[in-house]
Amino acid sequence: MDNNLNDIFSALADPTRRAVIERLTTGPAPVSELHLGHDMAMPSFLKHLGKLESAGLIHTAKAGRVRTVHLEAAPIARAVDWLTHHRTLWEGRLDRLSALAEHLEKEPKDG
Amino acid sequence: MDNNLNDIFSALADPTRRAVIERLTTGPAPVSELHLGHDMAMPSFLKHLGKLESAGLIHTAKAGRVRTVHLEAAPIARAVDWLTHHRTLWEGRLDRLSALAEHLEKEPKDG
DNA sequence: CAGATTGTTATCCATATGGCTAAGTAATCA
DNA sequence: TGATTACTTAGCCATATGGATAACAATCTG
Repeated sequence: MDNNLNDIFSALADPTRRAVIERLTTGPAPVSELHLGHDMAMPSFLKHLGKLESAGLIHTAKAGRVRTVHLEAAPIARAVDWLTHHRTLWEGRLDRLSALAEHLEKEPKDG
Repeated sequence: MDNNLNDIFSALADPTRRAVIERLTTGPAPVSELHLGHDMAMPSFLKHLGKLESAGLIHTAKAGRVRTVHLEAAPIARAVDWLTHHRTLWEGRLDRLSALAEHLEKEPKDG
């Protein structure tokens, strides 16, 4: 379960893969089209797609000789959830800290 | 700039490091306390802290022989920003798709 | 059918990652 | 001062990662 967060975050930890995701937000695309603009050989590029797929961030379907790649919405939500949950926690802390700071500033410093 | 997203996401792609972050949302802690409960040698654990620190997710300060570790709020916001931005984009797409699906369902199927 | 497209599989390689032990330094305590 | 505590540094090791080439397979297209 939680293990999946590993795959999701590590899938996102690469600019090639983030670029693929960005491209896919404009709609599904065949592998060869996604490959354009990425300066690497096709098999290398396919490994990236493989990671995105096994992290559940995309799914693919082959028709004829063309494989079309689609974005998957659900898993990113898990990453967002983790981040926002913890961000909330520690920004809460920071808020309390700055409240404390303000409080201290309002104290008569030493005059 | 954007390069930092690599470091942030890959720092988050490990359960030990996420656990450290979770712990730190309850407040700063010395290295040795953070180390408790992680079944690995101190030098291994320090590598994790090193990654968190070079990703900017934590900062540390040494007083005497104790190094205290603090959470850093800003960088996580960058990760959240990337995710929510793209989530919005593709959930938007999914919305349009389901709207289309609904629309098609309302059409007389084949007549 | 011949040839071009579009992947796919199999290997290989260099570097990064995540773990270890051993040994060293720098405070603090008895 | 000697021992203990709390890291720190320096290697070493196995596996994962991100890249490559070469060769194969399965569609289309003419």
